[in-house]
Amino acid sequence: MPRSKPTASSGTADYPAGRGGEKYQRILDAAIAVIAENGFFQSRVSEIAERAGVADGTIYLYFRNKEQVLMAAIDAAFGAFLERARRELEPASPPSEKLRRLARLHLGALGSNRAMAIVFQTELRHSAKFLAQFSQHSLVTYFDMIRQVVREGQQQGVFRREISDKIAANCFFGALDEMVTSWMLSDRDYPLVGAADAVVDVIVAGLETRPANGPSQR
Amino acid sequence: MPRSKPTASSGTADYPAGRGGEKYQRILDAAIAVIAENGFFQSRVSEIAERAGVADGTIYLYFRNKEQVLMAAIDAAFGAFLERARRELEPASPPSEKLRRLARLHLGALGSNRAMAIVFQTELRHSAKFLAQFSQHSLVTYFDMIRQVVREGQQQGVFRREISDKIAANCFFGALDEMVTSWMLSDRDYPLVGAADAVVDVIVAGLETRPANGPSQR
Amino acid sequence: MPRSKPTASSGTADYPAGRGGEKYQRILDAAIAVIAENGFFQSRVSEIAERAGVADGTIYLYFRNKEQVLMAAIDAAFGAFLERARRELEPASPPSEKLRRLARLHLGALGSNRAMAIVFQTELRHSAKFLAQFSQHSLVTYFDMIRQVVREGQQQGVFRREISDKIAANCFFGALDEMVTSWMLSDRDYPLVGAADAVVDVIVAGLETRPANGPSQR
Amino acid sequence: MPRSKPTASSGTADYPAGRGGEKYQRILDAAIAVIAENGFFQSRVSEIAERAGVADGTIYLYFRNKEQVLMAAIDAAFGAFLERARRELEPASPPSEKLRRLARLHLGALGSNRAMAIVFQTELRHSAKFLAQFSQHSLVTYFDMIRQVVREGQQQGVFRREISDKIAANCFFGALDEMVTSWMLSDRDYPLVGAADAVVDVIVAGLETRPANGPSQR
DNA sequence: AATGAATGAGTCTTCATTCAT
DNA sequence: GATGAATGAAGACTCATTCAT
Repeated sequence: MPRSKPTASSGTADYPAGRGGEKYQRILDAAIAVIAENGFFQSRVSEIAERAGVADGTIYLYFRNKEQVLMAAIDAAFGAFLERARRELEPASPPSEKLRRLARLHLGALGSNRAMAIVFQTELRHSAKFLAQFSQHSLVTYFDMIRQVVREGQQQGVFRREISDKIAANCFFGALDEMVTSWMLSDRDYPLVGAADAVVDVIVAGLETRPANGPSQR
Repeated sequence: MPRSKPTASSGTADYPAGRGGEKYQRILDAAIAVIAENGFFQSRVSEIAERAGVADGTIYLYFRNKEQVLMAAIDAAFGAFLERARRELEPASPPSEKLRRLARLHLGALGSNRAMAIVFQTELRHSAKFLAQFSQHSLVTYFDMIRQVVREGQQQGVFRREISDKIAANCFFGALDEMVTSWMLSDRDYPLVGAADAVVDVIVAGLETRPANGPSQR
Repeated sequence: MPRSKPTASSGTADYPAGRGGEKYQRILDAAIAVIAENGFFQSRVSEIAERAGVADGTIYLYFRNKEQVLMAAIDAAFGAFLERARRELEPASPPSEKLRRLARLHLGALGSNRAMAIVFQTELRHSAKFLAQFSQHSLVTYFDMIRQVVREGQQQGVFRREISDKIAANCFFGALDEMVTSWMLSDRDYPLVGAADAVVDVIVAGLETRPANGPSQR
Repeated sequence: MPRSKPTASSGTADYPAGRGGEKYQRILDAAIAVIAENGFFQSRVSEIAERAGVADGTIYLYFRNKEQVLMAAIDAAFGAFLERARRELEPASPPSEKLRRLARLHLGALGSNRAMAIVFQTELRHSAKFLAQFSQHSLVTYFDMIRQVVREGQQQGVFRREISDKIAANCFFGALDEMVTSWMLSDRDYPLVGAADAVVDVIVAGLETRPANGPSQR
């Protein structure tokens, strides 16, 4: 979910240093890295500047203040993720397949970028609570995508209609989310994306209509 | 999930103010409230002191530093929650019933104490990442409780054996967790515990063995 | 025009350093000295703190911010001056005599305290213009005192009635003011108060009614 | 008292914007305006540049640093004023008449240009104290002009000889100065020059020899 | 000559922590 | 034990000045 513009050079962090104007993006990338390391409120502007290879004051040519830097960084990262998710869903396919694609994307994207994972699992929701109307839009958008898939499944008769789409989406997202969190907190570095199918297996089974069996009888 | 020891006085916040003694607990309670309002790193020692009705310096008679106050507060709150969870599981009952009890406890406890919910959803995991191995123990303990129930179900043949107990626990916990998060971020104050059964319905259905139907066929 | 409360010790700058609570006054005095040396906007909080013998942070226990320190310092100094002026005028005496007392006070007070003179001549009016509604009250009060004396003289028939009391007060104050300014800018340190009578001589002569002679014929 | 060289264009602020050449003067004019608005030390180079319609860096092609810009601006303005004053005094006329001309020029010039008035009343003397010997020359020159008129009057027997010409000049200048200051600080926009005669009336009456009456008897 | 993006030194202000009372 | 005045280290932000273009 890194820089969307694959402009100059390439790699992951070898900015040409020369003129160009990609400083804005360099700062955002640096901010993500610093936030992942220290947390939103513990991040120092001077550290972001240093890691971005610019002077402290330069930050303020691109952002109004520290908060704006951090929020822009998280927003940009999440926006890129959202964009990919949207593309994943484009092709017509069965709802359960769509959920599988989302799950793989979710775990794949975060599982391949630990810094981003840390930011999403800890700072994103933290921010959602403590920074005025932060990123609410993106989060809600992602949720709505999931709910939409659930409703499709219900309309097609493959998902149980008595389950609220909101709760279903919470279960799906929550399960993936927890996978990421435990991976993030783990010392081991197992391939997170490998768990996507297993999670989808559980949640989809929980949502599907069952020919003979009714839902879990109480 | 406030003070577990119904010691002196009672109510919710009417500390005798005069005598000394339960100052320790007063500080912990104040810390939870302040953290919920401002977040861990945005919380001021002086605000905690003021809300606890003690002088700033007094805090340092009970805790080494700010971090210790906050961690002790979160630990105490989580410990009380764990204790209740342990009691819930005592009676022998079917695994799916145990999960239902846990779900109701989880959503009931946090749904009745917004400050605590905020702290758990935002600061606990934030802390888990940023404060040296904070609370790992309690979180792991909670998780192990859930995994144990899953394994029981698998041994009894009611839960599918091909699902990793760890992933199953993640799905269960993650689903509940997400319910709390979306409730916490919501402006509306609907009864959170009311969603417990629906969540359990989805997850348990996802875990259960099915007579005819295999797991979600790809 | 220094500290009004001749409490502890005495002298001019030997604060007991021990406990007491006179830090507020120490800071005000230090502020006047620093302003006189550097000007209002060039004054550094850290320099004021150092000269007052307190830590930087201590300043903020007594004042909201730097601007408040500086304004309080100027206000306090001018207020003390005003108080003295008010006492000077108490005894009933001829208007010309009152003006002479004011002139001597004005030149005497500032002529004996160069730092204060600098602050009054440069920062006071500077502030009057650039700091919202700063000290307007004190300045206006001083002016009104002078105008009142002029009106008394006019009512008693010793000062010409065709001269606006406002213009007369401006002439009187302006003349004194200019004496202070040129003294302040001068390298020599002549006794400023020595010029009081000469100034009064010119201004009073300009205000007085003349038996034979009319006013300066055009 | 703005641009002395009636070079290109004319008006008050219609610089061709396009061609280069009179940038120096544009910067000086902008500086006066900005200083009047913010005060010397509160003025930003970037604001002067913007108002002059040049880039920030361009300022440094014409001036060594910010201080030089501001001092040059004040000097130029004051120099233009001095030049006019000198011309006013050229024609042979009675000393009291010369003083009247100076008074009208002084109040007329500043009364017609509030920005200039602000700069003169607040920044000029401020600068005199805080900027190394700034503008001393011009101020002294103006003063000497006044003193010279006073001495002429004394030699001609119309002004009292027992009054020091320096004190007399201070009274005259101080009275005018105060008129300007109170006008500048006033919210109302009365015609300042209208007070010239009244002021001269008082001061000249104070200086003149009186046939019968001695000077104000003590 | 002119530009304006970039720099980084300089300051105010906050707040965890101490310690004399 | 309790207090809270005092401390001073740390960090966000500004803005005069430079220099590659």
